[in-house]
Amino acid sequence: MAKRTARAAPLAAKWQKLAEGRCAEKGERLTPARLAVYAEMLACGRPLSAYELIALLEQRQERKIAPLTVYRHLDFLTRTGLVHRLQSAKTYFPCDHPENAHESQFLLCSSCGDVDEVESSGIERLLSRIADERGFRPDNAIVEVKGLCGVCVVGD
Amino acid sequence: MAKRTARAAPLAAKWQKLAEGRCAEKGERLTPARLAVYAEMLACGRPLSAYELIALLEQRQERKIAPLTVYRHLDFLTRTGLVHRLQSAKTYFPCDHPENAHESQFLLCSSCGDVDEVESSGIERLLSRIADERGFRPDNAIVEVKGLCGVCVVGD
DNA sequence: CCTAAAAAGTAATGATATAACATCTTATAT
DNA sequence: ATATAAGATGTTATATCATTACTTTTTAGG
Repeated sequence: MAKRTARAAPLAAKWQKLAEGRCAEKGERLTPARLAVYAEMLACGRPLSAYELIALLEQRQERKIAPLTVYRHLDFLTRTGLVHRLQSAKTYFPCDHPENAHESQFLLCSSCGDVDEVESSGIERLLSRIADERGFRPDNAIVEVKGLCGVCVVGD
Repeated sequence: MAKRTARAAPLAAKWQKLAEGRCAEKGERLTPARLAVYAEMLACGRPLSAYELIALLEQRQERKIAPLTVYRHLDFLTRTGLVHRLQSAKTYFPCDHPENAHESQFLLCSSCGDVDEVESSGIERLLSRIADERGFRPDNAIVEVKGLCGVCVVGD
């Protein structure tokens, strides 16, 4: 009996390579299940809650998926920097800046939901300095600015 | 029959005045129930989850309190800037800088749970500039840096 | 192959937050 | 004083987000 291949969203070679690279760097395993979740998030193109993602995957794969499964995949994806968690919205979003691992800042449009991922070394430096002045050793920083994106500002 | 006064945590005049002032500014009402929640948070002195706060209030007042009640009070307290929400920990913490309404940044110790509330105009300016360059109109910003505080760094 | 470690599956539960609707309180205008 | 409208609170139920405990499967490396 032929083994049934689970359906997955199409995944551009670019992202596949990126995922492989990151896993190699960090000594993580890139499994089909992990890749399928990543592909689904990329295919969707907007921030997804864990449960929205479950629904999409269930539809795609025509089977039930437990929350824990997806949370584990999301943990993997954020660990490797392939996906970011948007704290204020409790959603998850693929990293826009595949070139290098980095700390990101986000401009989040409260009208259209657009996510603009910014990489400002200035912010990073300034935060480092502030921490340093207080004897604080920073590990990672969450920076999320809510407001109106350029498009929505015009119509306002 | 004498009206039973609900017990509340003691509240220094300083905080009482602050709460009154903020409410006057914003056209909000400072009710005993709201003040009691604020007092409880100040008395505790550490970040509290909504449900921890419920437990403390129930103990203090010797009655059941519905989650929604506390969430509404927390909404009021954050609206008026008396309390901040720490997104990464899903906890709530009274504002340390009563002097003026402001945007805050937080240094959060992942070892001892210490919260250092920072007010950096530099960060605010830089975030504004970054937003501006992208035609983004910022409303409010979440900045939370996780790491080790000065005390915990030493013992590390 | 064999085995140890990592990953994935399964079921239940815990933790956080809000919806919908009824009632009470307060500020203000009459 | 009292009518009224807005805001605040109470009550019950439920939605949403995330993890614990335990089992089975897969994979890397000897």
